[in-house]
Amino acid sequence: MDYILKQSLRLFRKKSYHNTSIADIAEACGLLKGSLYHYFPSKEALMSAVIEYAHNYFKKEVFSIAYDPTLDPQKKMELMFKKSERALLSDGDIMGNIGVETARVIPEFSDHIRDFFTNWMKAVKTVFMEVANEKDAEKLAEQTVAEFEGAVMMARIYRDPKFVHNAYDRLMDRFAAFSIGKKPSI
Amino acid sequence: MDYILKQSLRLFRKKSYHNTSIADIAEACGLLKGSLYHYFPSKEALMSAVIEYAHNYFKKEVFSIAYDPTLDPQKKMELMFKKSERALLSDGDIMGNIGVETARVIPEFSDHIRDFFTNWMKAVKTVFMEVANEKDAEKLAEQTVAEFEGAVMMARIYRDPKFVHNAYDRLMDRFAAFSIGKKPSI
DNA sequence: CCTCAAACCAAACAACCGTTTGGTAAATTC
DNA sequence: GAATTTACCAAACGGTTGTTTGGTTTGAGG
Repeated sequence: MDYILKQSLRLFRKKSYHNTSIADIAEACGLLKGSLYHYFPSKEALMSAVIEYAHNYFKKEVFSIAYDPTLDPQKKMELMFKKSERALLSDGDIMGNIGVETARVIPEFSDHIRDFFTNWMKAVKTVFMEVANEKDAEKLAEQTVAEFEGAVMMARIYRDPKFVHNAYDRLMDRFAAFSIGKKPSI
Repeated sequence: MDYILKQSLRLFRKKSYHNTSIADIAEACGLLKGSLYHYFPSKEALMSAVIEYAHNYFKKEVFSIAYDPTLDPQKKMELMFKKSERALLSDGDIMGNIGVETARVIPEFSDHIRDFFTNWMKAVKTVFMEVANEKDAEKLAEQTVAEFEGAVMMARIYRDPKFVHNAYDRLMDRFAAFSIGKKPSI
């Protein structure tokens, strides 16, 4: 069950939703495709479970960093985006990729994925609020997540992680500037 | 022929590549699906033609603005991204969407799409070089395009164009700051 | 008017898709 | 140790996919 989710996640990330067949997933699990229906009633239900699985991973391993009282804000940003970088670059970004792929086709996915991004931006906003007012923090969180996701997309298209590395450097610089109180014009 | 490309572009943007069938496209053109093979030898060839079609549109209508000697740099940025915003928000962003969807599946698409983004960044870099040195201009162009594409993605997932509007405001502010010579820390 | 190529239709093609069925083997429960 | 549930297989299902075939309509040129 957990193994099926893990293999599905890997394949969906690499090959997108419509390009990953039930047979592909079953093969990766050492099963026949019919056997998967013992665990999940449909491909859509499996995908939903995979999205939730990935969402929970980020909640536990990434977003939680923002609410850790033992870390200073700079360290929080560093850890959050270092972890995100590793997770999103290795095989692909399910949330972003499946999000755009199925946006107008399977709306129930979009709801989960929107939740994911809302939680992500909320976490980043929380950290920014340690060095900025709420209004600025909200804008900065939106910018940071959008810029990071755009960089992940470019990295996938160019097959070059430098886009994400550069985005990471920029957002850390921006945060440092805000921490010192220089308050540059974004 | 041109009509087929236009309809294909519309459908591919809205429903992605794997979720748009030859029958869908044929129906949108008032044809039967077999008739499409009179114009294109395969679905992949059609998609390639559509990508080239969209690329040419951007070359003529957007990227060219960067090289217009009658415009000041601020106006160039404004026109380029206003036009991009309109094009990418209306029905979807083929380059970005098909780029991530088929990156590891149909590599020949990626080549065209990489070309598109390279030309886009080159155009933006050209404008930035009117107010910054080459090294900075290149970095800023990469950031601007990545941030804009990320915002388009968020707008699609949230079905809310505000993400792109905000990204537009930010990138215009950043450019204005560089024009004056304030040179904020990104 | 005839010719001939381009434009298009109607029907079929094999391959694949997600899903269902009916059964067997293994594990768990009582 | 029998009963019952869980795990899985093997095979088929109807539907859709991209593509092919062979024929018909259309329209312009000689």
